[in-house]
Amino acid sequence: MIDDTRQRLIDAAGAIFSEKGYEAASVRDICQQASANIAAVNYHFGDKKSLYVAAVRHAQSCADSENPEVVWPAEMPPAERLREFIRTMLERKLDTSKPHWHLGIMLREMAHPTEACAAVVEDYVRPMANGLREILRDLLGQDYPEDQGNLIGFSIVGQVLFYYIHQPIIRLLIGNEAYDKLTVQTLADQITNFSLAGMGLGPAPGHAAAAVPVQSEATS
Amino acid sequence: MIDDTRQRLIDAAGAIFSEKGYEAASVRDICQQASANIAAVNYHFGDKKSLYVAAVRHAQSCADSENPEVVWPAEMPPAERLREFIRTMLERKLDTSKPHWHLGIMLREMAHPTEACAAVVEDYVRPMANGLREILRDLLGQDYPEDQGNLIGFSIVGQVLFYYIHQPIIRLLIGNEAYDKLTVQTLADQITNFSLAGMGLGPAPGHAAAAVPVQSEATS
DNA sequence: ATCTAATTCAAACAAACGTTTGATTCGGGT
DNA sequence: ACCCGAATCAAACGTTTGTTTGAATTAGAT
Repeated sequence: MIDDTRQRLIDAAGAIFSEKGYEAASVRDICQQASANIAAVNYHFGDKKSLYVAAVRHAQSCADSENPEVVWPAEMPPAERLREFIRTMLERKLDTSKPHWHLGIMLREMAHPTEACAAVVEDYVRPMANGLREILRDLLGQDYPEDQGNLIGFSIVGQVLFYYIHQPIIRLLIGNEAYDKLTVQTLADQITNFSLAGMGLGPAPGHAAAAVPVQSEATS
Repeated sequence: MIDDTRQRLIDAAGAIFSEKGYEAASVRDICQQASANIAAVNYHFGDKKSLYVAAVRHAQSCADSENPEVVWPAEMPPAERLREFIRTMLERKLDTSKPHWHLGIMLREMAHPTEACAAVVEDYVRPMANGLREILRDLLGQDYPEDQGNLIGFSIVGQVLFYYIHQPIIRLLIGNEAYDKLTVQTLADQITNFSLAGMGLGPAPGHAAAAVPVQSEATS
């Protein structure tokens, strides 16, 4: 019970910082939401910035649920591995429970790249790209040109990240009610079937979907 | 020359808003960088928020300096209209001559949407989406489900915007020399062929396709 | 030259910000 | 009971914010 207000401050700070950003979030609002005095943040953390880094660290330590690599069954056909790859990536990116500032930090790094960008690429993006490259090699064959394979990988990942980054625009474009009807499985199937056909491989095997166009599946 | 300070204010505001965010950017800094008086923002735009909205709108609208929508020859087949659509969008987005903060301020709007997002959608995104929808309707037929058409549009636009947004990651992933060999025409053909095949309307991009850089653009 | 409207300027406005202060309350050790 | 440090509180601190004001300046038309 001693450090109760300290923890409440971290929780409230994470919520408000992620919602309004660092500058827009005020210490008064955080303390009010934490049912703490205004001077509590200065007593427990020193200043506003120290509270922010404490909240970021806490959120990061709590968000270790994402596993860096996913292992597929060896006998799974490559088309289904691609579907799982896309579905898993969508699931992680569109997970509404994870803190919202992940997107903000990443987009800021895209606009103003720092050395952190290279670290993220080597730690996270490169392994994921290699995993996708393996799937594409099994799909397209060993002799497929590497440059073409890269472009196809970009086309696939670009489709996924579009729903992650441009969510506000999509909501405004098709309406909130239409957006909320979209499910991860729907998008994963759309992107997978579209991409498989884009590679000239037709819809995924085992599905009774029509041959050429992506027909409407069962809409939830 | 009359509205010179107004334009200087928009440019300075875009740069500072993109770098520091809306709340952290002060109108004093903006006016100082624009060599304008502090009251200029209030005189020309009313308040800080209106200046921000003007900067965001400018970031999207100055790409198409002439017309929000491009008119195609009526006899042009829909597949080639799609190719031109993709090539034009790529050309506008990857134009290296346009200011650096256009991407930054847009990505910040994606992370923390404000009323400027809705303004951009109505002024710029919605007409472009309607233009793409017309092309897709000609490609897929009148009776194609609207929801499915939206998803296909998202898949196409997502591929284009990937190269716009994630340029730092692509450079780190495939190397600068490989990235600099990419041309707008190469990417446009890749995305167009991939997407046409994804809709079941054309051959998949093959190995021997004309993937060689055709022309070198002016690089700064 | 004179008038008029548009534009720029320095100065000050009230409000909100992060931070600090000093008194007050609470709990366990002596 | 006494004391001491931890913790919380209301109030005020000085600074910076966005915004407003009214005079000064400019440019064009009469």
